[in-house]
Amino acid sequence: MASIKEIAERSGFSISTVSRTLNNYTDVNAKTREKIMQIAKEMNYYPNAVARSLVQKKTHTIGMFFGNKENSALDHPFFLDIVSAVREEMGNQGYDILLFTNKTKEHSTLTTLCRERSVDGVVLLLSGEGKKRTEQLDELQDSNIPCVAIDIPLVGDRCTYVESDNYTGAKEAVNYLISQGHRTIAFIGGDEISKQSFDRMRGYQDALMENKLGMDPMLMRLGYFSKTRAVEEAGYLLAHKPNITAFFCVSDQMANVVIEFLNSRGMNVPEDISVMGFDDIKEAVYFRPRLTTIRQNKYEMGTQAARILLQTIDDEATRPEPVTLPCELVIRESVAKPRHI
Amino acid sequence: MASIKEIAERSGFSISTVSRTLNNYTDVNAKTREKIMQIAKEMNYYPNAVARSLVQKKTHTIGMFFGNKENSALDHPFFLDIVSAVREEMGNQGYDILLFTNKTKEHSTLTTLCRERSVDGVVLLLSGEGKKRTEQLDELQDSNIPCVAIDIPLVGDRCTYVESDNYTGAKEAVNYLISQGHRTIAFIGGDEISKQSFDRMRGYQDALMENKLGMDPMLMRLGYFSKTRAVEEAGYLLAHKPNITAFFCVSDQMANVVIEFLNSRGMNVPEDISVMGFDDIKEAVYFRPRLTTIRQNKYEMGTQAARILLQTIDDEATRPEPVTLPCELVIRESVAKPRHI
DNA sequence: TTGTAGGCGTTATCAG
DNA sequence: CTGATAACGCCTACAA
Repeated sequence: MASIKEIAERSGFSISTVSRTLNNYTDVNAKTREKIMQIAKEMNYYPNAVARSLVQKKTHTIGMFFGNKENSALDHPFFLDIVSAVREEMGNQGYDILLFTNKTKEHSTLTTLCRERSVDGVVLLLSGEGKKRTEQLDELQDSNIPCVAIDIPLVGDRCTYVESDNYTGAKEAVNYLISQGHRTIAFIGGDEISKQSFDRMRGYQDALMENKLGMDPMLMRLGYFSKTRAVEEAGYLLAHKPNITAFFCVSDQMANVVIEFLNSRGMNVPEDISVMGFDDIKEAVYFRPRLTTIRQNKYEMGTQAARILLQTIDDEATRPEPVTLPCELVIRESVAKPRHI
Repeated sequence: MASIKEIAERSGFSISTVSRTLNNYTDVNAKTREKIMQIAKEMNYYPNAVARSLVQKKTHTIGMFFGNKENSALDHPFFLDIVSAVREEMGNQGYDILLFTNKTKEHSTLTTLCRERSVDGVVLLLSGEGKKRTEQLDELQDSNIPCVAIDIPLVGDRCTYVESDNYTGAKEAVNYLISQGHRTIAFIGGDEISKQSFDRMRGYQDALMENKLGMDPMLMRLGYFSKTRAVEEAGYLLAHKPNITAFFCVSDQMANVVIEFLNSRGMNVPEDISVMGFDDIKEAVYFRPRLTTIRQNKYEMGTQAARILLQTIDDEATRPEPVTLPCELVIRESVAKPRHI
């Protein structure tokens, strides 16, 4: 409750002198400072961030968007590390994080939401559905709001993104399968809109081509990062291509249900058939068999995103550049040499 | 950039009329309204939440505390559902969530942080270390800031908490073990400061007493919800009480490492020895063997916490009451009848 | 070194 | 129905 004004009255000094003191300006008499500080402490003063933000046009807050409801990024294990990293980095630099959750304003645009709340910057953690709001993303990209997206290729004067090297990662996965002797490798991809889905598919295709294995469209299906879809597609693939020896699923969660599905069909992984995932989420170690997969460096993605955002906020001039982080092959138990070798 | 003032100038009406219009007051001439709305749209007007908050003393923001660094609640699977639920509930009621992460102000007290940011209420998600800041918790509890804590017994005029019925849950766990024929049941508890640790320990003890099995202090150790500690204690227990047939660990994470530890000692779970957990975190289904445990209804805890907080914010009068939610026994594979039966 | 005055964008009170 | 005018709490020239 104690305001700068009350301290001024109590101390006998003016509001501005009190303000200067509290903000550690140097041009304040030592004794004056002492007295004011003393009184401030007595009155248990704390600055009102809202008032300060209003005049300074700086909130020391960065906004964060997740998908809404069903598809909340918060519920996806992949985003956890990212949030954690962003939080750490932002915290160190004196920022708090505002989670945009107000459903009352669902008709509002991302940009408007940011402006209303006057956040200093924003990080986008949108999954599936969220990425479809392309007009909104365009608007944000063209606004001057500092922004870093995860896995969404936004590019603007103050806007960029962080991603994994999905292409190389996928390629590595397939190369590994090939190195183990697999020749008929099924692909359960993501969707047709997200860049990461596209890149992983290209990686799969190019690996096959470079190994002169040819590319059979009948081996490729889209799973939309959905567990039920993934199972359906696995069934479809198996029905049409019974000689498949390995599945490359573009997410660990899909890989997991595919393994369960195969088991239910009486096939053992990896003895009868191999399965590879992508992401390396925490649970992957617990899957049975433990999942061989491609690790995305999630924490690093978050750290980078935060740093770039901070940099963009601090410096009007520099235009942020996209960052692509390397993936890593994690060999565990779900891939083995195919039977006939 | 467009402010209410600019709209006033452009439209020829006064600031107050514009404000009333924008806020859907009824006492505005239809034509006036139309014109103003038109211009507002043209100028792409959006209200400045900061300015509004300043005058209304209401930010439509609720604060959220997590532990700091190493012990961040964000990193603990248990809290995820809670956050998710709080987010859902708060969003529906028009609130955004502010994650307190600013490390620059680590010397500040919880209460001060809330006041500075003028959050309308706060939910506490503190783990281990965080709970030790008792003076701060007392201060918050005695402040008039609407507050709901998870698993921390705060009680004040505008402050309360939500927890699971840990006592009954633990009792149920032990009763189940007993029903399976176990007589020498080791206990790996939490810490000596948290209520939930205490309650679970009491549940364990009472279940033994009520079954007239007696209570051997040598069977009880504290694991502090730490993986390494849990393993150490399991080793200690086994060394001193080789006839143990079951371990009851008060968290799934501890149960998991205990299982791994037992395996490394050449003991199979549950054939040679049984293990029970507590929490039912997502990963528990993936443990091998799949973990038998006590489920906390995490999502419901979050929902309740949010509702109570909202209620407390809206109504100065009602004093919030603590809520204790029932647990649920989840039988999977990690418990079997002991060998000698 | 200190004080005065204006303003940040809104809401709210009170005349007219 | 509309318009001054005064807050909200703080910062920041500019003056003194």
